[in-house]
Amino acid sequence: MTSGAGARPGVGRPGLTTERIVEAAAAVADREGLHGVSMRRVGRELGVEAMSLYHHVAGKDALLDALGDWLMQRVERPPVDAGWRAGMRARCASLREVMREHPWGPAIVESRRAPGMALLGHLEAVLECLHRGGFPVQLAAHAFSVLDAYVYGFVLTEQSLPFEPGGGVDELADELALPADDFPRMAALIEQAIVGRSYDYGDEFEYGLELVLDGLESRLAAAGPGAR
Amino acid sequence: MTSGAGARPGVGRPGLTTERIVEAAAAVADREGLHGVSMRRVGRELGVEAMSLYHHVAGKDALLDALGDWLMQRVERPPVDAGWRAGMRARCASLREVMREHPWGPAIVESRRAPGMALLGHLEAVLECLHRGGFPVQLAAHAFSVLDAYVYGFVLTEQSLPFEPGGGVDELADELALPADDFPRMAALIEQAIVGRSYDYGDEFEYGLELVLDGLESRLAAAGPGAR
DNA sequence: ACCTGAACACCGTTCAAGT
DNA sequence: ACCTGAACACCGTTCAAGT
Repeated sequence: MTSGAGARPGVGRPGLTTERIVEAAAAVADREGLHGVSMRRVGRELGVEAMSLYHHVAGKDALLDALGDWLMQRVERPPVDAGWRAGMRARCASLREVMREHPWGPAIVESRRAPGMALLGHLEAVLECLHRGGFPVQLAAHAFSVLDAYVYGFVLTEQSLPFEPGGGVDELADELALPADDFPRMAALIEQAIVGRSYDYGDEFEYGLELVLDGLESRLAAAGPGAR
Repeated sequence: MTSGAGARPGVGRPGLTTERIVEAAAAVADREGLHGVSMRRVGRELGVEAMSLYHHVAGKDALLDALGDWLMQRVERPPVDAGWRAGMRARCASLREVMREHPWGPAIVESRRAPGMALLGHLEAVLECLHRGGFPVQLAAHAFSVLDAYVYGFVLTEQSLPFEPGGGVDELADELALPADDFPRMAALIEQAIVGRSYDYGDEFEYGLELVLDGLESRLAAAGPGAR
């Protein structure tokens, strides 16, 4: 009675669950890109036919929704004990880090409409942190909007860079081989700012983030310390 | 001799060119999303078999590269006579407008690696505008990075919003029906900032853009008027 | 209840064949 | 030179059938 007689115990096959399916989808996406996430491919990842997945997931769209929320679970919420600035810095860094580890992140955020529980919970934590930092509701909305736009946009543009993230930009100068006569400013940029020094586009992230945070801080000060 | 004897003149069918193919692809994307852009579908749009396209385009990847550059051609460059701030404001607005007209824009920017001529030309014009505004090379790179990240990110997040862009957020409150006990800050935000007033998330764009521009202006001032 | 095989209408791309 | 038909190895999804 503890374990059905007719059922193959099969310890090797834990049985299909929505969670296991989403994790398999993430593994496939990590390895082969979002492009490679197909029902058949995810099924194979689990040693199962594609059609079996339909008993646990409504369809591919629902699977992608779940995958988006799986990603959002990995993003750290702002620490409760830190101030708003440190909190935002930490959660923006985590958001970027997650998107870096899973390069299919921006694409899935972009293609989805239905926000999952992880996203909502994260958003709530962000708003709570800003509230504690003294942000009026309206300003908190502004802050959230501009910060999210910046982080997602940075990751997006970083990924579409024509050179490898880690490597220098010397490749770019070679690969592109853009005529300096037609593009004098770009040539100057590449020469002065990049060649020679070890340039990492990733360093731009902190610069822009601090710029945005500075902007928010001055807006907060202008709103007045009493404007709670 | 002027026109071959055996060739069907066929005024109705201008003959396939790369340009016509890219335009057809854009039309399909506008109508059915980037998802709907398939070689077969684009072929049908032109009254031609899918395989004919391969005589003018190397493959689907090359077609998408060309489609990305087609999009970038539509983005207005900063006016030469305006100052850097007005110039950046104008080109950021245009970039956003183009992405709004063609919602598949961010997706294609994200998925492509090879920058086309339109993108390079646009980038050059932006750098030129900043240079004239007195931006040192390094600061121009920062400016470009943070502005692009902001605009792309804003469009991306705007599109993944769970409510219709034009409409209010009343739908959200209904559709989501999130329990106010679990999400007090979000509930407060929706209630205070949105319900009642006619809230348009699009208004956030200008707010954030000005915040970023303010940040750049103060960085520029700190670099010193003589730091050319 | 859960899994599956066959089937349907799609994909991108190759290749030999037509004009 | 340019276009095409058939073919190959893929898609998501439905549905009737198995256990």
